[in-house]
Amino acid sequence: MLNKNITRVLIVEDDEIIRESFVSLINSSESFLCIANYDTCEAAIKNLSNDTPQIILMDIGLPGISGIEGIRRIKKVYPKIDILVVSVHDEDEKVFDALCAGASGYLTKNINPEKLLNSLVEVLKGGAPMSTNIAKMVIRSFQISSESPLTNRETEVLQQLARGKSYTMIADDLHINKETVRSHIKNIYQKLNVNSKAEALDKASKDRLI
Amino acid sequence: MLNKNITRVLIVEDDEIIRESFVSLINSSESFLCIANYDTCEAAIKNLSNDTPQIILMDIGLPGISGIEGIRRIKKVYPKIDILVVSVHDEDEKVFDALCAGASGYLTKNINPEKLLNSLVEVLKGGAPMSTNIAKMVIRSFQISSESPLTNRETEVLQQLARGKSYTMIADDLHINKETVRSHIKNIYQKLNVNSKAEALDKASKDRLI
DNA sequence: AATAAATCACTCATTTTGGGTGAGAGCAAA
DNA sequence: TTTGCTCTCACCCAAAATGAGTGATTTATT
Repeated sequence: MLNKNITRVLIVEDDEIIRESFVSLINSSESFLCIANYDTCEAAIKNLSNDTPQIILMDIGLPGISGIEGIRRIKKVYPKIDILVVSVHDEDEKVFDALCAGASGYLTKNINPEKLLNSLVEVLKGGAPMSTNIAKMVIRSFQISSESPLTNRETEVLQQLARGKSYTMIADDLHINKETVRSHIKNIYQKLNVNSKAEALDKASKDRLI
Repeated sequence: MLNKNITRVLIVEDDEIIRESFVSLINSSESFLCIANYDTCEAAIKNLSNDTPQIILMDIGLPGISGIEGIRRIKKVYPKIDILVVSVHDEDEKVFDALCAGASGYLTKNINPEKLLNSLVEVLKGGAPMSTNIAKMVIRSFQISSESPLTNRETEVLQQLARGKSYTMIADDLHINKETVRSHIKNIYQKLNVNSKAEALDKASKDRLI
């Protein structure tokens, strides 16, 4: 049967113009079928068991429950559905929240039609399509800021702290004395202008120091 | 002048066949010039101040100092050089180590010539090219394993622990009693078969539980 | 010579941690 | 309905960890 080779796509997008254009684009391809489209997550979730999509194109800035929360809820019940974010938002927080919530990819809305279709294909192949700027953000998230005020040793110590190690364990790992670890941590706290482990790690993750 | 628009590319790759094929490929493009190629990081680093490449194609499995360590050392002295990994290795550890060390992208060697050149262009545009499988690994690294033995609440508690919070702070954040936090943590330790924060976080990061 | 980085020492009060043992309430599946 | 899971809270206890203070020495690098 022909239908067996058609991938069922669902669209959640509150802007009608954009939504319609996505529907047309999806249906213009022989490989994909837009089986439904909604302007809220609530509506989408309600009909999910009937719609049975394989891929969902999801907007982030939605009325009612957000796209992020929508991803979380959908993945909880239907972990196999691939959710591809298509959003104008490219702020760190939104992007990483969406990925943590279970998105299979993240595209920004300036994407051209051909690339969007390619991304759907890539998702089917188990890939993780990302727009250029998103890929950059994601890769950068692994790297320490070049403007870190911390020395190499201090960074090492802070990384170990982040792994829940005690001063003693850190000392053993780095083959230095516990007092030295204490000294480094005191300097770290001073440089970051904090006075506890939790504050230091908070600042460190925000400023990509570790 | 014509040279102003040509991007200087350096290759570090120990396999002569592959290295030569990369050189040919790069030089077949009008936009790129392979200004040098080496079979070790040591040799590359030694001549880096003369070669002044804008992009380095870097292998991972090299004799002498590894590609990972090479990236670290080069980025330390020349943070502006983009280093694009081209490797047969696609194990989690290698990939994430390379990204953490400062790689601007990561391609696996089965990549076709056209895509490799495209990736170079993408790097120049400030992007972060990744092979499909690598992108998948990277995105997955943000997501919690579906086979986590922990409950939602336990996961929350463990995430807070990872941020260096004390039981008291966690209790405040989750609006529960400190004793409840202790109880959750005891259960977490039992489920993960550990008996300290450090061990729990170690296992959690290895098994993607947080 | 001066500065930064990394190393180590000792005191002190307060918190934190991990182990043990136990228990009640809500909920869902069997 | 009973069993099991989840989340919640309580109290005891000893050992360990933490943060603040106040130092010092050594090794590079500029």
